[in-house]
Amino acid sequence: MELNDRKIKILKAIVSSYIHEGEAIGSRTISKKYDLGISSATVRNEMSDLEELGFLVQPHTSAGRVPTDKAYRLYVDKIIRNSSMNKYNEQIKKILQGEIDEMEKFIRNSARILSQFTKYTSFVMTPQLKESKLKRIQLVPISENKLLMVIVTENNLVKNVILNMKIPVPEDQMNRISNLLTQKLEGRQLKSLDKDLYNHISKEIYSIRESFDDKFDDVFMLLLNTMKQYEKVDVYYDGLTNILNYPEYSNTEKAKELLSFMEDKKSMASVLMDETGEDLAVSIGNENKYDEIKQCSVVSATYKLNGMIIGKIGLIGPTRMDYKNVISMVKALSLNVNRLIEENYIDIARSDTDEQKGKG
Amino acid sequence: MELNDRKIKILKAIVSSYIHEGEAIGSRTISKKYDLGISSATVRNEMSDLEELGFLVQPHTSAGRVPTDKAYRLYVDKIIRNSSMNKYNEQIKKILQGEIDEMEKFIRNSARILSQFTKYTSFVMTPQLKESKLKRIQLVPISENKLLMVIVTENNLVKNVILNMKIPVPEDQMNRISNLLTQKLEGRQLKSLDKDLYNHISKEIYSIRESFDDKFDDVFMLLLNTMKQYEKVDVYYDGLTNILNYPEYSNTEKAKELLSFMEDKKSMASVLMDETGEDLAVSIGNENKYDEIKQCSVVSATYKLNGMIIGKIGLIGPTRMDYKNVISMVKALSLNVNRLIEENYIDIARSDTDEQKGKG
DNA sequence: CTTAGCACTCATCCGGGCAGAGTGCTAACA
DNA sequence: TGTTAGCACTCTGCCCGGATGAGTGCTAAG
Repeated sequence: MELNDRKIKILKAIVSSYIHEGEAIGSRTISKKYDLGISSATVRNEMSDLEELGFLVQPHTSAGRVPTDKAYRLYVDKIIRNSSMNKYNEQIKKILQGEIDEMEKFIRNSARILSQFTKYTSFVMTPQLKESKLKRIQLVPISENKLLMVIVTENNLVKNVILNMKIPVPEDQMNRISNLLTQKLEGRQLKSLDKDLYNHISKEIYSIRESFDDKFDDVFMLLLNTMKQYEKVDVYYDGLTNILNYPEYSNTEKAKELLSFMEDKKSMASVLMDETGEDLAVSIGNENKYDEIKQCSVVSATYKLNGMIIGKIGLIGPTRMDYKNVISMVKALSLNVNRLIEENYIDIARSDTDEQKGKG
Repeated sequence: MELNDRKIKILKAIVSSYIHEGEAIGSRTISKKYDLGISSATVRNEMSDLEELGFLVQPHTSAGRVPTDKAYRLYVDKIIRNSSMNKYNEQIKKILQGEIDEMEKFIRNSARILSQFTKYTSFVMTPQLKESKLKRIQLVPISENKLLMVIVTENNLVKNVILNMKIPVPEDQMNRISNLLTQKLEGRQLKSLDKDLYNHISKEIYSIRESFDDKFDDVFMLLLNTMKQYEKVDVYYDGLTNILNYPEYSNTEKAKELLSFMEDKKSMASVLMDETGEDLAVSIGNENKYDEIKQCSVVSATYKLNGMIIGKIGLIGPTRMDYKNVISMVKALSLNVNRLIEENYIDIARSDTDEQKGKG
């Protein structure tokens, strides 16, 4: 049995109807509402075929039919191929302006826009620092026994940590240590900062060691500890309660299951990390690896800095989500977010070759 | 009619029962389960009185009775007076060890403990920076056109922001500006950094202006903008889905109402800000100012740094929450959190008078 | 003042019957 | 051979009424 043109048309009608109504749909409704020029009986036969092909299921004998994940997949693949995001592009452009000072806030703001526009739950997986390269380390004095270590990555993402020193570090020494660390570690990925590297570098500077005391070691060790922390990615949500609007989650048990899953950010992060690095990924129902979200679809886009993926942003909702709308929206948003990141977080004059730029 | 001893005993029994069972309780149950040595009929009379006094209500004629907010208030006041937190103190002490490097993470971890122990939803209102005094500003070069401004408060809380400069700032000038800003602004509350102050200081340094160019103005303006941002407090939750375990929220509508309210962090922050500065505050049902949480109770504790309240941490749940347990728990946690903050975030040698300390 | 007894009130549960939506099958039609 | 009308059948959801049971208020006796 082949999936001929008429079958696809009918399937599309069913999916579209189910997405918007949320109720199993029968042959009569299809033949009436969507004028395909065929009677309900014919639709009935086709639907029976579509069921056999695995695109539809019946909740029970006398209910209509409901699309399966396989049907959504077909539907989505068709959409992605020829979806436009023009519809939202201008609006989003306007809204996103301003408030880009702090990367994390900017991204979370973007997530808010997503959830407000779509009425689904949006998420953000925040920058995965460990892949980034280190650009600069600066120690800043705070008080006699405390100093602040500021870690700047090549992408101008910043992290800082307060170090409690057993022995006070004079300010001039602090600068020397900052410079030495920067010099030795610049360009290295954060994840490469491990014990091995420590030993390596320690040896290397052994010769000039007399000019430093053991504080260098202390600071270095603390740096390593800090890096360990940042291996953990974090996930944020907006519009968490939106899912409660959908009848799929009118049952508190179901709602709790999903919400709990999302609250466990490790699982959610692992879902997002598993995806291929596509700019736009759609994962439907059973395609998800965790049971808790096998009745959900996840639409996610990457955001990048210097061509490197540093995080993901997207939406999660019932499998019967409004893919058309959601995909346009996520596309438009991620495009604009990426543009703004490029504009605001990349060094204008980074290499020697484009020195002429940005001097105005 | 007076609230005599027996009435209080009965009321206590009812509250306690209702807290644990979640169901309206009748006179017969009271007289059987809690041996007060009186018959159900007597209890019935007393309960009738208690209803008249406003401590109990009947959901409907033939249901038992349910405590009112007034009853909980009485119950809580009695508990707070003589509650011990020894029960949890040791456990919490152990769990909290380690992971205090970064204040925010530490506090959020503490919230996680709260929600996991109590099965209610915990929250954290993060540091309100604007009341803090500024200690140091340090500019760190990142690239030709970008520099990082690190703002350190007297309490060693750190914020940083990347500044996009139109014109590159040489490194030596950066230090001069840092020092000048630090010198001029040290000891001032962040919230005092406004236009007026800007004008004032600008004039003040007019005389020595020739040694700086207009970059000082730029940096100062950006500092002001940054400060505006940090006036917004933020709220985090853990165990959000815990509330779905309680029959009060088995109705999705109810659940959504509360969850939405909490997701709107502004409202929640305003709830917490409104409270008096008590170390431990309990706000029951109607005592809350927003309708959405008039069926909830909020138990919150402050956390302090140098004697100044910098945030709140606590629990939110249905009015029939297990106050005894919750209050002990929050008390124990906040005590330990405060202790650890003191130990880790206060300068050991801050004033000249205790120079002898912390030199080991 | 306390208690036993009794009538009364509601909410909840359960089973039956009814209506409605939808299907599958069959037979007729183009 | 594909399409359509008609019909019997199935199954869910809803409404209804009776039974059940928990709990109260009132009264009268101890």
